[in-house]
Amino acid sequence: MSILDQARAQIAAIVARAAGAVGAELAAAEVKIEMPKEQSFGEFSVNTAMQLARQLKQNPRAIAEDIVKGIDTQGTYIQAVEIAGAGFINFRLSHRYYEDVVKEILARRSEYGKSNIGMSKRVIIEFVSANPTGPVHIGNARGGAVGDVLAEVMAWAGYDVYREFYVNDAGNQVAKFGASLEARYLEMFGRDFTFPEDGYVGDYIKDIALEYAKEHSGDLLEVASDERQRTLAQFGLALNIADMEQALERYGITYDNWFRESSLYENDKVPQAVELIRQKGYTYEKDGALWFEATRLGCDKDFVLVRSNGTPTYITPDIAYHVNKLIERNFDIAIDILGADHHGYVPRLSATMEAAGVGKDRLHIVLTQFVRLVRRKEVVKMSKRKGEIITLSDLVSEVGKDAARFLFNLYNPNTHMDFDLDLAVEKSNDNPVFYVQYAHARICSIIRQCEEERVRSEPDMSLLQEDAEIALIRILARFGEEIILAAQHFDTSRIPKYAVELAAQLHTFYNSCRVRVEDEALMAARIALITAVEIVLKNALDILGIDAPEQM
RNA sequence: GCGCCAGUAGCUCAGCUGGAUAGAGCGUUCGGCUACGAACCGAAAGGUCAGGGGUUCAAAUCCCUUCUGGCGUACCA
Repeated sequence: MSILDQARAQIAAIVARAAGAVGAELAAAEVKIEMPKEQSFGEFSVNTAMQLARQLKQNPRAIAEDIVKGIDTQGTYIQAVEIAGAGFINFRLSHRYYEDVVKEILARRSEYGKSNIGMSKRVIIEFVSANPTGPVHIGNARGGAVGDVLAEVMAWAGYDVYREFYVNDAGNQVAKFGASLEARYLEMFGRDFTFPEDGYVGDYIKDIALEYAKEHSGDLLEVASDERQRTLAQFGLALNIADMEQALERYGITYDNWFRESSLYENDKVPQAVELIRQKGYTYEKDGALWFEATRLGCDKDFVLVRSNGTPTYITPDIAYHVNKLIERNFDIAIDILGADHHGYVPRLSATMEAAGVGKDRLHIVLTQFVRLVRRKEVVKMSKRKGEIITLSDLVSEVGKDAARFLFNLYNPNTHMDFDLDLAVEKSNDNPVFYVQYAHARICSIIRQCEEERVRSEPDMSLLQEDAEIALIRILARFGEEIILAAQHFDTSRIPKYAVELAAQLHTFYNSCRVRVEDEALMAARIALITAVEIVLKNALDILGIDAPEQM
């Protein structure tokens, strides 16, 4: 249990006991403990008196006074209890609390911030899953950054995490891909060709056709169109998937598994999934098609699983895939990171899983809203139709993985965001990425110089009495809490925000307290403090998959 | 039409499981390097929390409603 958790548990127990003494029923777990941002309100705060006001039919302040009278702080971190505002009870902690926090960080180092609220539950997180008919484009970049960091956050919170990329290598798009390749291939050899109406237009299609011709010359010119398309499509998929893998790796993402949609078909998993849903009694036939009775599970309309011509609709392989994840492979929790354009799809997929007998809390879908790229104050226009796309590789080349990963995670996934390409490369205080990395480098630089001074004293944390020092420790103490909240809310943005807050307080501290001072004991204590900051910044940056430079 | 998401400072965004004076960065104005990294810090100005109702000790936060923007709403994927 972390020092912060210990303090909180002490307060919960004490308040519950004191509340019982004034005639209220209150379990320790029901005591809602807040951490006020205002330092003068103390370390923790409790609104119990207000909550009990109605039940006890008394003025909150009067209740608060009674509770405070009954509080016994023996053997706890609590130093003072005060009543404030409308009836808040504020707890001020003894300095020993801050000392213990710093000691805890120095002892746990790269483990500091880890917890086990996940209880080693197995989580599969699927993200990016870009269409393999083309390169990973900028639209997938946000989902990639969010998914990878969420996976790391969950791991820190004690979940057993598995990262997966779902490869849509079957179905209509692949057929279209093959047809587009065929056209470019024939064109290259001067044969007659017709470009498919809504085929893929980008230059990369020509490149793939050319690549094939280089390796196999014209061996497909005389075969049936059917086979030609299939061969080219498979060739292209292999190239594209290898490219995607490489681009994602440059972005700091590696997967435990690349799961092929085609494997579902090869193993008959799609009809099996349909059969499962049918057996559960959630289907009916109409107009020759097999329908899913989604309205019974709260959706606004039913939808088709198998068309009247016998082919599955787009959602059916996805059902099979999720059955595979949650039933066959039996992951406790599946998380999908999807673009917001899929939001209409979420209740449907959830309904099918419910029908399949999967508990509601086992599938979580995180939607990432669209990103507008901004360059020189102008929105960068992209047209998929014309093949004008910005790829993930372009982005990483232009701004680097650190800036991209940090900025995509800085905002809540569920808000629209502008990504300013100019800002991302700026090495200034406008740029939060450099701001945080600079703080880390600054600490490393100070520590390097202090090492030459050969401080012999054991650090005595009781010397850390300045406001700027206490403020710093207060933030450090919260790190594990931030990770837990991020995991519980599937909200990775807490981590970069926290990192910025910690970096800012470090800079404030730097400007008001010197580390290299005459007083050797004080110097030792301050070195210990900034070392703790360095550890936590490094841990936060590690979660984000971003370098923590020792100098810049 | 119905549904989902968003609307908070000039700009980009926090805060949203109700709590104390609505925050941060940028931009603007002023100030701070002969001291450990000025890629930094301090201060000031800047708000009808889109509008209107409601719920209660307390609403940016919950409910209803209107407006604005984005996206869904296929036997397309």
